Amino acid sequence: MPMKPNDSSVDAWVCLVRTEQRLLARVEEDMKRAGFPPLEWYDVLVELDREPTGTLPQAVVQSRVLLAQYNLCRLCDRLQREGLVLRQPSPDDGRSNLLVITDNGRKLRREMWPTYAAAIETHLGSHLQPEEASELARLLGKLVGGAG
Amino acid sequence: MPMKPNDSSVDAWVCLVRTEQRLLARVEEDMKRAGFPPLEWYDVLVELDREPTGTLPQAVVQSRVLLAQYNLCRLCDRLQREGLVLRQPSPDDGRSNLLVITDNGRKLRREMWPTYAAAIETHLGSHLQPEEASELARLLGKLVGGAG
DNA sequence: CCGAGATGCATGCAATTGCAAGGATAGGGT
DNA sequence: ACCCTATCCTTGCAATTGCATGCATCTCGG
Repeated sequence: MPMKPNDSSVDAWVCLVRTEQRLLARVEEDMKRAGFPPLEWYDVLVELDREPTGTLPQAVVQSRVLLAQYNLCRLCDRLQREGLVLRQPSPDDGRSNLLVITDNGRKLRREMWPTYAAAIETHLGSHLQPEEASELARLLGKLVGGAG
Repeated sequence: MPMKPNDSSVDAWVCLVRTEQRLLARVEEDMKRAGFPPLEWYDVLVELDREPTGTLPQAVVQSRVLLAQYNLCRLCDRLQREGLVLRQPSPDDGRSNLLVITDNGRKLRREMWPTYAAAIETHLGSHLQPEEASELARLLGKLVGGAG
């Protein structure tokens, strides 16, 4: 039944949302100041760049980057317009697009990483001991299970 | 096997962003399904409702809810249009607005809370022991200090 | 083969957000 | 008083997002 969450749950919730939003804003700001596009672009590019073939169906990327279907579709429009990815019809499934990262796409992802990594270190890493970071990751990992 | 000193930081970063976005989406979905407006509305209303006078300068609310100034401004437009808050010129400072929560605003906030609390419990509280939630809040709290 | 339903993607429209700019007031130094 | 700067709020415009819908294709059962 509608349970009354104990204070520690509500406290953790508030900290989680506030901290993530603050840190994300700071990291995004660092990226923007360095002249890079939003982190979503990185998220898509890195998924493709990780694949040996540089290719994934759009639906697979969508499931990994936590974007609504129509939002990924339009993000891919932008990436394609900038020459960072291509869309190819899938030979296996006539409904599906294959996203293919281009050389420029790989290059941009590679160039973004040092700035991104530095921002993570500045805004997160420098505040926690490695064991604390691991513990944080462990606790967060407990939250994303099944039906939640 | 950490390959770089900051591997645990990157891992924590990814978990932080992914978990927060997933959980926030789930909680927002519960709220929407119950017919309630977005959580931002709650955030503003609760700040005002907490005040004995039901009143705060717009700039103070802004600093608490982590919205860009122009976004809070337009959110207040919507709240005002729905009769949940009023805007009054500040007697102390000619530049400043005082936001005043209305009875309907208080009522909506009160009605939203049980659904919100249940969602927090479902999506966060039920996955953590109270001590784990406290530890999570503590670690997150370490991340929001000064200039970071 | 046919039809019903599911899946993958795209798009029109409305709402929201980001950005840049502007108007009004406040505060401090001279 | 005056200027200079900072703060508080608003707004026009462009970009992005949410939502509902549409279209083509696939899958499954008859």
